[in-house]
Amino acid sequence: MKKKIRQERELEIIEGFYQLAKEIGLENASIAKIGKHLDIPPSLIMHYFPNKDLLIKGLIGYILEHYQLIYEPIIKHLNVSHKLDVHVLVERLFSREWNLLFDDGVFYSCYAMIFREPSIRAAYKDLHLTLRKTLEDILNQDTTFAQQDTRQLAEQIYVVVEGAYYYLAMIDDENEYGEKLQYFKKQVLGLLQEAFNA
Amino acid sequence: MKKKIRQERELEIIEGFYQLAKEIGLENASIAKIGKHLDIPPSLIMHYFPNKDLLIKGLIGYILEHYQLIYEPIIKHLNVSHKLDVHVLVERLFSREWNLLFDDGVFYSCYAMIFREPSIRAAYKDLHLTLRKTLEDILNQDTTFAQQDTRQLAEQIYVVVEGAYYYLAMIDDENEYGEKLQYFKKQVLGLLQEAFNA
DNA sequence: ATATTTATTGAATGTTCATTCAATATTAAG
DNA sequence: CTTAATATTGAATGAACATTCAATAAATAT
Repeated sequence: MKKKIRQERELEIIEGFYQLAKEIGLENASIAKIGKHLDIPPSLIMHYFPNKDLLIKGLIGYILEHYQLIYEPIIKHLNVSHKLDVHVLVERLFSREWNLLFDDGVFYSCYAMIFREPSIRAAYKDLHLTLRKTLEDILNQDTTFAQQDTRQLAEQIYVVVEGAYYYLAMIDDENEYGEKLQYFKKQVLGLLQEAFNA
Repeated sequence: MKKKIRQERELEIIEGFYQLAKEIGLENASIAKIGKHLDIPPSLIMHYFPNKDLLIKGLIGYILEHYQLIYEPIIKHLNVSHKLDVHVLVERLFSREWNLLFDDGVFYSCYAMIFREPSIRAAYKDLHLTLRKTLEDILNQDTTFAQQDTRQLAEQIYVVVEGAYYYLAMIDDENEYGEKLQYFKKQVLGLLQEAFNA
């Protein structure tokens, strides 16, 4: 049971790091500030994460895990039985409820690191492949879709979802936001119906 | 003609900043390092950009301007005359030639700032609106497309293009990259043909 | 109960950071 | 040619940075 304290402290530190990065930006979240935020000395952080790179890797692991944890079940629990309700699927893909639990700023700050850190790139890719695979499995449960190239379909759906989130993040106005969202939902619906009628 | 020196120096500094950020990452490109890279004292940088925020704003302006400068003409010079060659359009939207001139790492690092800087968010939005508008204008030149909702179509096309670039950045393997690219081209082609036959 | 390992503390390290300042060189204006 | 404005330099600032270390406290193993 020696691992317990270590495990808890590591998680506490990473969560504090994430929370602080959310507030002041990843680039401003120094070890000293994380320490102050958690009311522990910086040296204790370095005890568990011997250098900052490891701490950042830890944060990214945490973020990707949580991204998957809140995103996957939303589309996983569709209760498919031969026939899939495509409208429900689309609604869930674009449901923003989980966005309240997840900070896009930290996510994209970390994403920007994929360009100079192969291990981070691999971790991000892994997440995105998993999400696609989940959707593919769901489509395959419907007898009609199962006859199609569901892997390609899942890919095409997600590229719209991800492009949409990327773009929607720039929009402040609520009405405009809603309008664009409608566009993108219709677009995904189009992909699904096209495959359905093929 | 006193403005000349100032103009040139400011541009030189921002270009040096961009170049260095490309090499070592935006978060590591300090004023001292930019100075060393350009062989000028840090104080000269501060003479033209009184604080680092202004320097970053300058960099973002530079990036967005160049993004537009290399992206826009690629689709603008389609030579539309009533009939638009959709295949050429798709090829150009996904042509990676300009990507050699443009660093995605710096672009996304700056993008991540939209979440905590309204002025940066506005600048990014402005760029994306302009690109969409250009495409819309091109579609409108074709008599068939002009009867459709070209604004929505342009939006839907770009959301795929942007989602595709976001996703493709994670892929190292050349073959896999090419395969996915095919998917996304087909997807945009689908949108165009669907509108064409409506 | 003692020994050993791990957790935690707080002070100190040298380095790098953005920024300031006064001094000098260059340029443009009168 | 003189003056005023701008450009450039180099040295100096204190604050913040990641990291180290020795000392103490707590937990676990023998």
